[in-house]
Amino acid sequence: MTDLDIGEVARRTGLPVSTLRYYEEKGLIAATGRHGLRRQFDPAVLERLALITLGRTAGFSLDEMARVLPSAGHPHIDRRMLTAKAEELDETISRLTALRDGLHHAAACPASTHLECPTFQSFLRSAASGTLEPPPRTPPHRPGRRVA
Amino acid sequence: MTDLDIGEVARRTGLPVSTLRYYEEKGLIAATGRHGLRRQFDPAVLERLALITLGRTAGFSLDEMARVLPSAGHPHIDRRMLTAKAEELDETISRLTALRDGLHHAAACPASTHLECPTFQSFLRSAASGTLEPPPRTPPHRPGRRVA
DNA sequence: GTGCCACCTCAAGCCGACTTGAGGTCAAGA
DNA sequence: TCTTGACCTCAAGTCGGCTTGAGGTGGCAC
Repeated sequence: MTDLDIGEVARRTGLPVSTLRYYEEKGLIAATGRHGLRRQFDPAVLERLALITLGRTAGFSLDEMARVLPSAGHPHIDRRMLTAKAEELDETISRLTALRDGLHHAAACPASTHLECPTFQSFLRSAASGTLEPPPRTPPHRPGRRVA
Repeated sequence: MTDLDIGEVARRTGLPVSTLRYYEEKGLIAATGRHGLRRQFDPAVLERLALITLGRTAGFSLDEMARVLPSAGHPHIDRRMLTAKAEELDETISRLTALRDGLHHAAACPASTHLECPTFQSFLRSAASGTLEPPPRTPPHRPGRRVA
């Protein structure tokens, strides 16, 4: 009932219509049908899109989101996957926290160059050794983000 | 002072030589000179590369790193920039923390679908409203990461 | 009934961060 | 001297996540 035009979905989510079509193409969302040529969306798509945006926020790829989200063949969100994702996030968070502390230290550190500061050096070493590994995933790209 | 061949730098940092050349092209690192055709690097480049890797870890772009790193014209790391970056990181961290908590909740939540769970819903709303905005930057891409 | 404009499709382009490949150079060891 | 292989350059390709543009369609207000 009262399905939404793609334009309306765009307005309500802040996502460009091009993105919505792209998501549909990738199977992340589905139209309930067409009205003439026009895609019609169930309002529930709004939550789904919020969820997708949320996942992107965390650095999950669209493919990953597609795997996690409920779909026709797979009607519930897989809790184990969620837990796994949460744990991934935990790791990311601690990496970033360490880094932030390193930055704060560097900003406050009295050594004339940071390379002379032992704290910073040990920090660098851990970075170099891969203890702080770069995050694996490809995050959001937002060139012409128009959030209205 | 026993300058290093690019291959040696690669071995010691774990970065592919192609990446090192790319970084040089972008002005992130500089060779002290050439031995024949071959670039020679001051061992100090190793710390610099660790620093770059570190920054990438945090999601900073190469351009940003170039701005933050000491260079010929700008010999010290700008502490204010570091502080600013640390604050950016703080924001990212709290976004991710909120998200992680949301995920944990969703995994544990007894509601049959997450859309019925009020906690999750309010969470979604905040995501949708942009309170949890996607991180602005383009993070690492590591297709054939060969850490030896 | 007709005009508008929101929608449509499909192909191509863009960005960042690299990698890959073809074809060339040259320092050093045998 | 000759060979080897590590280096070199430059152009093009890749990947994810979209955007852009050209050219087309059709529901609805007038």
